Amino acid sequence: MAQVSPTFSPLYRQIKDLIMQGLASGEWRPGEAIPSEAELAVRFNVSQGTVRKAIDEMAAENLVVRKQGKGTYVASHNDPRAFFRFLRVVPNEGGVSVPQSVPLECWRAKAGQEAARILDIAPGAPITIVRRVLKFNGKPVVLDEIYLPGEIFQGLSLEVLQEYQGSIYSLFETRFGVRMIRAEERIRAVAADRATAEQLAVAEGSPLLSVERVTYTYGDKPAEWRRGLYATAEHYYLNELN
Amino acid sequence: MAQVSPTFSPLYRQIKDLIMQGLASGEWRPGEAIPSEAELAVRFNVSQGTVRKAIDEMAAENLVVRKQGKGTYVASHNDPRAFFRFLRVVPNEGGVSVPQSVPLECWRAKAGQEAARILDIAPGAPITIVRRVLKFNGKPVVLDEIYLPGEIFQGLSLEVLQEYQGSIYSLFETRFGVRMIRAEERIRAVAADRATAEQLAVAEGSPLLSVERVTYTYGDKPAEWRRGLYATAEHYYLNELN
DNA sequence: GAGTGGTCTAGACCACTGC
DNA sequence: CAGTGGTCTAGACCACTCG
Repeated sequence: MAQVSPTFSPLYRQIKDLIMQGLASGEWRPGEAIPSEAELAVRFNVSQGTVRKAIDEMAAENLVVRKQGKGTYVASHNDPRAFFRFLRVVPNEGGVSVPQSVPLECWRAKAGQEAARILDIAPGAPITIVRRVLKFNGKPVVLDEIYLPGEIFQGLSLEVLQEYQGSIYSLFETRFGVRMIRAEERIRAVAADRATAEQLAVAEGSPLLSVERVTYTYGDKPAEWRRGLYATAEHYYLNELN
Repeated sequence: MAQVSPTFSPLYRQIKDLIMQGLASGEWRPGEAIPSEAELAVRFNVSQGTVRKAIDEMAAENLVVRKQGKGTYVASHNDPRAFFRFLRVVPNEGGVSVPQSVPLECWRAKAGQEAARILDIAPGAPITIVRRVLKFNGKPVVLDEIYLPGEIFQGLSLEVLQEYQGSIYSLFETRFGVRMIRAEERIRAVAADRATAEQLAVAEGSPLLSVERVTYTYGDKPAEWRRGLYATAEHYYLNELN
């Protein structure tokens, strides 16, 4: 019997890939509805059940949001419910509070070996670096340093960051067409250096969380590298394990 | 039009609950196969597709593992693949290595206010406390203090812990019939006190991760509360965000 | 070959949304 | 009411495992 192709994948997964292409190419943009299941079934010449299974997977991966009676929408970081998708900071007491992002600096540089490797760009390629503070109820809790591939984030500046209302990923999505879909965080404990201690209003040498994040967009392409330093006296990092 | 019952749930979810009861009651034990989809369909008098959807959800929640051509098995912490389900520590360099658990102490006490609240037992109820170190390649990396409801973990002792080959959750499952299915971790950065510094072979005052974990068994019943202190010089805590 | 999970289809009906 | 996603069914066939 002939061996099936090693790259075989079931029909619903091929359909999924086709829909993903539509997302990646911008055919359907964040916040917009994709065509109905019935319509996609006709377009791809498969049964609605197969389209449904494809979309099921995408919904499970937060690529898409279903709304009964309305349609299926491309997930967006503009959606307030997406705000805490990648932000796991919670105050010790008092419920969820939405932090305020305060941009400090934004400048351009050339990628070093490490940044180039992580962002999958050439060493020496332009990158944009952002420093900002996250404040909860006016108190600084997180100090972020964010490395971005300069080519993609051309027009990014301190002014743009200051003007924009909403999360950084919302900005990236709206202004630069880059939608973040997945991230990996590497967490360590470190001692605050003097400059950081000042920004976070803690004593020099205080223990801080160091949260290194690599964020990926469509096609598993890394599009952001950031390091956050978290003051965890009145907040903590919440992780749910399933 | 009459409003549907507020507790309405679709058929496949009711089937899921029935299967969950079977798991919780021990009708099918960890590592064993549950009946085939066809058999369950007959038993519950629904179509195989409905059973399938119920099991789909359970597989997504890691309650159950499907094996094509063989059957569907109750997930078990004995399975080596489950070892890192709740353990997110990774060495900076060199691939995955399986740590060794070194039990230090095990004693009984009465639950204080906090332990009682978290474990959902009466204040003053018996609890069992375990202290142990996790070593990677012989080096201590994690110091754990584990609080357990004493009633459930009657025969737990330092000897039992020392003898047992395998993870602690594997022990809980095998010897005490308690299967952990979900956990929440609250992570902070703290400074090492003298005793901890000694155990982890770091300097006093070194920054450590404090990882507080509440672990739940069937019915969302808390069955473990632990605090781990992680030395993160040569290891880090890895979290994947989706 | 028998038994299992995995895929795919076609069709019926339900629940929700918005006009 | 039309259009959408959500549920449920019945049946066919495929892929994998094991005796």
